[in-house]
Amino acid sequence: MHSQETVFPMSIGNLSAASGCSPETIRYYEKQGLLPVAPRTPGGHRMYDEAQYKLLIFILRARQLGFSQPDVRRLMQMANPVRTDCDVVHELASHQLESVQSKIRSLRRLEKTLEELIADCKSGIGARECPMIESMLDDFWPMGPSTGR
Amino acid sequence: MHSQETVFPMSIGNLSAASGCSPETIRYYEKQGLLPVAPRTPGGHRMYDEAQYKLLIFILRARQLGFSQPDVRRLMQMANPVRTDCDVVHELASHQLESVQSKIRSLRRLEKTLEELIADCKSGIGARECPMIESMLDDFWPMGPSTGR
DNA sequence: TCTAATACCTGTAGTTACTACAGAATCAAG
DNA sequence: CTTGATTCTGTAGTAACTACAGGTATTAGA
Repeated sequence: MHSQETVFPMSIGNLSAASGCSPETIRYYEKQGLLPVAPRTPGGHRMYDEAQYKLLIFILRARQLGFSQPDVRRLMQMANPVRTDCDVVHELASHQLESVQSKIRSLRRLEKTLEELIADCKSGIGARECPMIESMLDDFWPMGPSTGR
Repeated sequence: MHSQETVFPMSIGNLSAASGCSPETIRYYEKQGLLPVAPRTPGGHRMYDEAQYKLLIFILRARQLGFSQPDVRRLMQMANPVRTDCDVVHELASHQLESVQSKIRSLRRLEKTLEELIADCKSGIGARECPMIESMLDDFWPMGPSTGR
């Protein structure tokens, strides 16, 4: 009675189940132009095929990585080499790479800080002498107002 | 002539300059109850002393580590002289660390993909060789240059 | 001391990326 | 054909700010 979930074309509910993305968000993406306008049944219900499914997965992955909606639009353009010449792709990709690398750098700093704090904190002291709290209270972090993000 | 920036009590503008946080955000934090209601001058301007300054810095640092507003509230409660245990702080931070690390892993994969894409593109191959992009290259681009809306 | 130029006040509205309804229409199983 | 689950559109709410608008305080200079 089920196991029809991955049969195309599928309804928005099945696409939702298959992708893990809510129907509301799928409709929202269509309205924002991230997803193409879906074809409808005579009654007006949206129908999706595999291409839309793959595109949705791509969008979700990019969003999970912290790319903004405009970023995702740019990424999708790169994936469409048919109407984009190589130079533009190259430029977009380079720009994107830079932003990815800067994201990685800042996350690594964060990771290091969190690791240190967790390590210090682990020697379970129990009271408000928690080293992590103290480090946020005192100012021994080299990130004053001058070193803005 | 200036250099009075770090003299307490200070105005919201000076606190803003000293902390790197905008006046709007400071007022917002007060409204949200993250910062205590500031004492006012007879004319109604907010005045801040060192304790509020330090608290603000604490909040900003916690936010930079990715803690949500409710998280920050919890952290502040723990920083209170009453009684706290380090384990809760530890758990919050560990959770944060995990999510940061998983983001880094994904971004590294994307970085590699983008680097390859750029290299290929340079050698004239084009974006079609990118595995991630190829997976969605089927035919979800039915709308031509006229992106009707 | 008076007066401009700032700085600050409150309150509302906009932002991003969704999420959660409400009320009506459609679809699929029996 | 009926009934209950889905889907439809459109509006409003969320987090965590940011950006005004229109009005009052404060302060530095003449």
